[in-house]
Amino acid sequence: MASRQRPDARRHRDVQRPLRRLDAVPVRRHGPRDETAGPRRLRRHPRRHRLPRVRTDEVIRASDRVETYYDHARELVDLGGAYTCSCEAGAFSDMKNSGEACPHREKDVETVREEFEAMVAGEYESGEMVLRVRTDIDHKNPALRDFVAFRMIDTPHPREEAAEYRAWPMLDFQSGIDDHLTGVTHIIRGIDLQDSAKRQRFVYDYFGWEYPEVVHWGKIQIDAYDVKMSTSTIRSLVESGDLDGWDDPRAPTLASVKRRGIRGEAVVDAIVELGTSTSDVDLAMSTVYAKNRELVDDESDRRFLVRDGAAIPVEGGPDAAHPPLHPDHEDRGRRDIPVRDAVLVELEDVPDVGERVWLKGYGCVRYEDPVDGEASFVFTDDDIDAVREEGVPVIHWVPAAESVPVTLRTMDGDVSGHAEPSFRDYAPDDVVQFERVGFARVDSVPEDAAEEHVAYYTHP
RNA sequence: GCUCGGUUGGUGUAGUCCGGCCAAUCAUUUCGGCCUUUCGAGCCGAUGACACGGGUUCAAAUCCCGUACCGAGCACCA
Repeated sequence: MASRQRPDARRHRDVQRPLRRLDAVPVRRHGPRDETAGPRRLRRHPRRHRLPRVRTDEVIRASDRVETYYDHARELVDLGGAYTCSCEAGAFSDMKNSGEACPHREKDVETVREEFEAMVAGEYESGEMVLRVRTDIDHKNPALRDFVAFRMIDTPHPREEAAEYRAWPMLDFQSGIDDHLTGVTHIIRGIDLQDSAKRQRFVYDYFGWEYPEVVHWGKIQIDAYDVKMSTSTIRSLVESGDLDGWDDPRAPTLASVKRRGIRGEAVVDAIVELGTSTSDVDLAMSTVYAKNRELVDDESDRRFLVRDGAAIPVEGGPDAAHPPLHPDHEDRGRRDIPVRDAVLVELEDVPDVGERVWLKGYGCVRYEDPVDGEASFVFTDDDIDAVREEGVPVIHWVPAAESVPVTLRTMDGDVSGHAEPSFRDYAPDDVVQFERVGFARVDSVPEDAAEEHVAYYTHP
């Protein structure tokens, strides 16, 4: 994943199996945030976030390890690296911002130790006492000055096993300790946590530990969507009915691209290619499409789909056409498309009167408009040189009768059209390439084939 | 306000630490050609970038300073 090799990372090249911990993985948090409610109830990773090649070897819970954090806090206190502080948060912040130490900073270790044990025993209420790491109170970066390691929480932890604890570690302390104890070699985290490493190093220095390699990366934005890639924005559009759901093709979500038939692997490929830049990057959907095309092109059979077609009679030609299911795989067989009396073609494919077009898989026809009658395609029996040498356009078509009504859902809205009769053979989740239109994933197939089928447009 | 990052073609990326082999890599996009009964694929080709201004140097994408713009942190959230 780390395509950018940091100089120090080379040292780890020979490590057999680097242990990586991902901070700020895309775990969505649902429901209102209640700042007073104690450790947030963590949801299981929703299914839609499971991606190929992302494998979790082991899950550890901080709430099972509170005693471990206490032990390290005690050791840190003994090393002179931490002190208990009863400053009101705002007051401390003001002092800190002007580089001033609070009076508690110089307490002796004995007192600190006693007060910390009192924290552990739950003798304080929320807000009354914290344990701070002694960093550098006039460090030029105010973000690093004497940060909080433990604070009191009145609300019991939702897990019964941890419900009795009242003194809880902050993220930087907890994850810093766990990274070392679990042997993490590489930390991959967002740029919002850039200062975490700097804070945690103070703790590591007290303990004499070596800090893991850190790779930071910025936010990823996706082009091609009108809807902002924001959970709250999407949620409100879903709730108001402007989007049909989280998997609406207009929504910039994994659920949406999945429903369109884009493989998770294509998304992973594209994102891995973005690398780990610390600046925000735009993921071009065209890159995702290119990756997906590589995956699906070979196995997607071809069919015709005419969008908003015009019916035009056909005279003088064969009864049916037999184009291959896949141009690169003749062995898969051929389709059988009846012609009957008329075909549907897309409006923009209708030629000028007197001009020829090549109905793909069928043959060349001339568009003729007799003075008193209905304009029609008259079979000309030209051979393929008409296309190769004379520039006759090749277009797709479906029989005017017997074709299958299809709603094609796209990022730009729904399009209705008709697919050739054998489209009935498809089942939900199949991916088809509608020639000259693009790939699509079959979403639903009605009992009665005359009813509307629904397909999701994948990409060109 | 203080602090920390970042800025290479439309998009992403390599190169920046250790200046020269970088008139800048690769992918994608766009355009054109070949092939193909479309699209796609394949093959060939083209367009297109070192944010700006100074400085150091024989030599700067690379080092230094400044500016602009973007992002992030300065919480008893994770």
